[in-house]
Amino acid sequence: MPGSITNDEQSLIGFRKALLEWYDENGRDLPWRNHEGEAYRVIVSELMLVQTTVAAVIPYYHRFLERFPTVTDLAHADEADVLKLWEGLGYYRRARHLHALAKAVVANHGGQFPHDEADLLALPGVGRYIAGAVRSFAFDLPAPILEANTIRLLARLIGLMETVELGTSQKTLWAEAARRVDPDRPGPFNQAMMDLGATICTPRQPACLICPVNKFCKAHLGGLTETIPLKAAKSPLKPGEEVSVIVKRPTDGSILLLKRSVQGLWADFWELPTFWQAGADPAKRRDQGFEYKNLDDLIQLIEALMGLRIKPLEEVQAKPIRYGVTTHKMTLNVLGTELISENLIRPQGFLQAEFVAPSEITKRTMSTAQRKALKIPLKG
DNA sequence: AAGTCGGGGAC
DNA sequence: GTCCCAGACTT
Repeated sequence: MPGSITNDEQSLIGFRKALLEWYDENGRDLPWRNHEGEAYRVIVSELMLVQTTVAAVIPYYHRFLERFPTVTDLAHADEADVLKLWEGLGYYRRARHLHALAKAVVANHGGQFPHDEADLLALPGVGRYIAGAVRSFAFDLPAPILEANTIRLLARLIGLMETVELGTSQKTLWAEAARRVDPDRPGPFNQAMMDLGATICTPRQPACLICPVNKFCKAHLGGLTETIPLKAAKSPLKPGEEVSVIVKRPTDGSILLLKRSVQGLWADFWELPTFWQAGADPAKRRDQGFEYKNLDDLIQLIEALMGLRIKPLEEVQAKPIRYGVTTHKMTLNVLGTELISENLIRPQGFLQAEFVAPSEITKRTMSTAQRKALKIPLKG
């Protein structure tokens, strides 16, 4: 019968209408929105927002756009200047990706962002989500997105009873995202899904009573909003197998830091001299480094590598601090020493070795984990 | 499929 | 303290 629609289609139309009406009244006003066709702004914000909260990104976004207003400006920038604007935001690989991406857009696409999904996916740092974000937000194309907010929202809407990390779940959720996109307003629809997830369909205690789509939500109707989305079990915390050393110069209170190489983890950052226990599981060793057998061996190693004479002050902390990021498997022990004399040399594999005054150490200087180990408050 | 990559904010 | 955040990439 021509013109007839099924109940599913009718329900879908009602869902889109309720969501978009809510969004038009209650959507977040974010600085990278409402700039029609400016894919560059979308890309900058999306790269900054990877596993990073909106509130943390906003000041960085403004500084970045002010310094590099267009993709061409960014393409012609020095990488050091790009990284400088990223300092403190974390995941520094994203900054290098964004810089390389700008160069590719200028070199391969004449400075205009491609609309084609495959072309976008070929750009560094762009995966399925960001490609969909650019296509829907900047070009208003009916492309699906799937990210933290919409994973939670969609999982609750459909009553997904599998852990969301599973490949089968991901496939289901992507299909659901694609099926639901409003063909007339894909960009606003996708942003509405994210805003609803961020402000109403929150991880804990979602505000279902004021949710515009609660009558479409299987989790809400089934009393399952606290159990969906199901999460995979976390891997346990393992004991630390690395030790960092605080060598403080008594004359001025400055602390020995090493500047890491320009590649790999913490590239170009300063850190405390860090050593691995001999026999530590190689799989847990995140990078190369110095290896020691016991405390006496460690002291001799430090003296030989760094040109110091030192005396250990305190044993490795009984309760190591947490170290590492997402997996949280590593811990960092800290050893204090007394400096007897110095003829400082740069150890192999490091760019520099210096005694640095605590007042000079900021989040731009070294990682938060090590700064906390030093008990150095941040001055600004 | 699992591991890697940082840091801050909410609770 | 724990949990979570506009994911992408490598192995």
